[in-house]
Amino acid sequence: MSTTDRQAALRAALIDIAERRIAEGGLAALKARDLAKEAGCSLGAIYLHFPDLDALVFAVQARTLDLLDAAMSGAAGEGADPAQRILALSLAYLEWAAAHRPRWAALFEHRLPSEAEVPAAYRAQRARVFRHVEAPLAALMPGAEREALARSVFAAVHGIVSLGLDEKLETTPLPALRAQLSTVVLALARGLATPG
Amino acid sequence: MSTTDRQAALRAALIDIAERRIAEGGLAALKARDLAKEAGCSLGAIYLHFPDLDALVFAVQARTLDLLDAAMSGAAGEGADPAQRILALSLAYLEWAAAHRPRWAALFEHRLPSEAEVPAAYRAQRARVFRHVEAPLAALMPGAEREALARSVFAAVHGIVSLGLDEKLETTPLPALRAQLSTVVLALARGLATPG
DNA sequence: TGTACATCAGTGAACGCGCGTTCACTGATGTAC
DNA sequence: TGTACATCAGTGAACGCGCGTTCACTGATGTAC
Repeated sequence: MSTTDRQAALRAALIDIAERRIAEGGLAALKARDLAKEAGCSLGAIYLHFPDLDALVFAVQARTLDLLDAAMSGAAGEGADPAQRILALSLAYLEWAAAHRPRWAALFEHRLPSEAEVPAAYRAQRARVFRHVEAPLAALMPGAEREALARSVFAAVHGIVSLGLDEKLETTPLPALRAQLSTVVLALARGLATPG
Repeated sequence: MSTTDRQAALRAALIDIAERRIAEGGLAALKARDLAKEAGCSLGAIYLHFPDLDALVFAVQARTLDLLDAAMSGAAGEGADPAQRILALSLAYLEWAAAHRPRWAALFEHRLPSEAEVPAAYRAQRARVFRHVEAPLAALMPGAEREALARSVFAAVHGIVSLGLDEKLETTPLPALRAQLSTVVLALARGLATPG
């Protein structure tokens, strides 16, 4: 194994470990010392590969966004009637969030005090992914304000998933949450199809 | 001013200052040193009135819950048709959240690592307030699962408000957010009124 | 092929900061006589 | 009313911890001759 290979391997290992830590305990669970310990390197070695810990965090967050994007793309579905497609997308979001709870929650956490410090590339990717996630929804929306409406529908789904999975308020069991989300989403779809 | 009065005044001042700090910058903005400085007392004095900073935080959070409760009670409205009442409640939540953004956000922040450390009294109050907030909604819901449904509808509203006011993703201007929330809530109400 | 040298990924110990919290002390307040 | 004493709210300086980050050094890897 050449020096260059070893370098690349350590860098990759650091990202993998950080990813797993965040996947298990959210952003707060990422500590430089733990990371170095698990990677079997010294603290200083981290800084040979990343300018600071935040850079590493954003590398992981970028992967999470990709994962979300992929999961939602698979659920866009075709053919079925609009309400069913909206429902499928909503449930896909719920399943993904439930399966990757801390990573998903991390997407909405603020580790940095100000949004201005968030790298532009990450910000752009985030906007792109959410636009992509909302796109199939937008295609199903009536009226001129398709995109804003799709965003709100997604936000509504996110809210139900978010409070439902938050162990702070009592966590709703997943099957019940599926049922409740379905009821609301189907009602919403019905309502959207009926002119007010 | 007697010693006892001075004591009570300092205690009250500490809560007021903490409240304002949290109201301005969220939970993260509360630091023992700042607090002491603004109150014009020493660091140690804080600990004569509260066992630790968390106790002070929970005192403030309790006030925030009271405030939310009061704001929502005023919006329950009567007489109007169900959809309008659901809408009124939703908009009231939006207005309150927008007006008290950091305090409102603090209600959903986790300062303590585990929910188990949250005082039972606060937990009970929180459950009570949210139940109270959801009650008028529940009264308007069809079917047997009124309460679960009301919780989901509230969660949907919360999601729209939450993502709409989050400056992380682009903040939606308040008038636009009002309009979008109204559209979705009215559609949802229509859909709930129409049997699936 | 072997040897002297340069490079540089990685080390480990320390730095420095912000933070909540503690504690020996003080001095004003209130009490007993 | 005045004096000696006890109480205890508040002081301020320090403690101790966890954290991200830095830096003088090392030793294995790769190169030049």
